[in-house]
Amino acid sequence: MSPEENPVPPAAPGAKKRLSREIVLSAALALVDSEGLDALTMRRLGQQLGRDPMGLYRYAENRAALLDGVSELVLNELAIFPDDPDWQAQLRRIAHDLRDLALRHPNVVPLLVTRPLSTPLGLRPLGTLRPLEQILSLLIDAGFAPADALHVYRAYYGYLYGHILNELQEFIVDPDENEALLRLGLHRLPPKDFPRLRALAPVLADYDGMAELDEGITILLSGLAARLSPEA
Amino acid sequence: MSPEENPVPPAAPGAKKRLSREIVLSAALALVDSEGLDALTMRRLGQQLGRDPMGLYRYAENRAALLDGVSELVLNELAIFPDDPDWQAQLRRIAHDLRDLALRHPNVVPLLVTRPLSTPLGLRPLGTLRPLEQILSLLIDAGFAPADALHVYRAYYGYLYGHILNELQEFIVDPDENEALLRLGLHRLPPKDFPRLRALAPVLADYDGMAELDEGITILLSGLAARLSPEA
DNA sequence: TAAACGTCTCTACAATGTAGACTTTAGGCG
DNA sequence: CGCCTAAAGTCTACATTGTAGAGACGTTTA
Repeated sequence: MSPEENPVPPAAPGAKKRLSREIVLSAALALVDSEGLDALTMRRLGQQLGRDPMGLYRYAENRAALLDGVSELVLNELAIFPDDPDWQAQLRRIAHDLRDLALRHPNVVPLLVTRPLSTPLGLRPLGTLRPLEQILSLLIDAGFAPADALHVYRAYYGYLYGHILNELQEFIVDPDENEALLRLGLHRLPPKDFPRLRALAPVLADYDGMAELDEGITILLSGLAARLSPEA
Repeated sequence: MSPEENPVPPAAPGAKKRLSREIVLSAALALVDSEGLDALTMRRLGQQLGRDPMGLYRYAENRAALLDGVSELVLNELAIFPDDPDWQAQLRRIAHDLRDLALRHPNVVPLLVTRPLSTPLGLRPLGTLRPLEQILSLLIDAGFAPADALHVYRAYYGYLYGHILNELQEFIVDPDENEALLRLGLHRLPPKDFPRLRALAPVLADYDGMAELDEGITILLSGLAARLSPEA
């Protein structure tokens, strides 16, 4: 999360191979992962690749498209098996995988969450829509009516994204200093106005995101199953 | 959502009153609401207020702080009554209120969701933390153990934010053209790869966000209540 | 070899955030 | 009333950004 760690080595200056969309996007992702979203400028990325910044426009129309490409790249790391007969297990696994993904690429999460807000559903990068399609498939194959599948998907994905945001928001850089840092921050809060929050400092400090996610998913899935049960 | 509607009138040129943080932030919010996040530049905001852009730095350290201020301003529109004895009803009402807020200020949602990711919990603008504190208070007063209250809060707020993101992502500008636009977008998708999604076009077109939210909340709250019941 | 095309580079420009010095205004004290 | 100080507002200047447009280069085809 700290935006200036592990600067990426500026280029393999000898190996000036032909560029490709893959290469450009991978470099962009590496840059974002290691130095944060703001570090992803055209010039900087060009420099990483040992190329003139202008060349990048051959592989992404503009900076926004580049960001979309990075989102897509990350989402492609997510494997979904739409043929699993146990839909609940599958959704639970996906949830954990997506959480891992988010923890692995925390700087990309704002993109995942924000970019779709400026692009109507039908015009998003295809890679971005694949999880939706596949989960629908999973649910429909499991016996849900298509419209119900959509409802399940929405509740599920909504909660999932929400959880990830929550968890990243409470994420603190150095896990050893967790509690200290946290207390430090909380100490700033006026005790009169924030007694509950301050009292919870220790609990906040050892947040088990995985367990929390799992519980929420359990509640949601069983609730959803009870309400809109697949006919299977 | 369309970023260039309703341009704000450039200033009341006669009435050059003394500025204040409130005034600046309100103008910023108005700008964001009417023309989108990108329109909020220092120069533009200065122009709206009939002042030199540099003057704004008296009221916000830098652009990021300005964005935080806008978030805070919006969240202040949310009323929470931590003394309501019926915690479930209260949480349900808050959920609907927050959803309304998001629909009223869609361009601010990315801020609400994104800014906290770059600020450790203890250092956020106080207005931003108030909902957390108050909901904790509500739950603890209702009989939850503090640690359980935190869990409930996390599941609840997680789902709530997730839902809002979902809903805004499916939001289409002109409600009359909803279906047409949507189909248009979806038509672009290769039928082989996205059969489910394409088939669901009509269902996607009449999304009832309020009902969907309410259902999800019901499931979550009753699930949570069953698992971690207040001793009351 | 010549032509044609896709790839990459160079130069240039308008827009942005913001530092630092200056000017103006408002209010308190003689 | 007249000054003085601090706050509020303004001006100028600069580094950094995205990206347009013209050209150079290299590789493949005729």
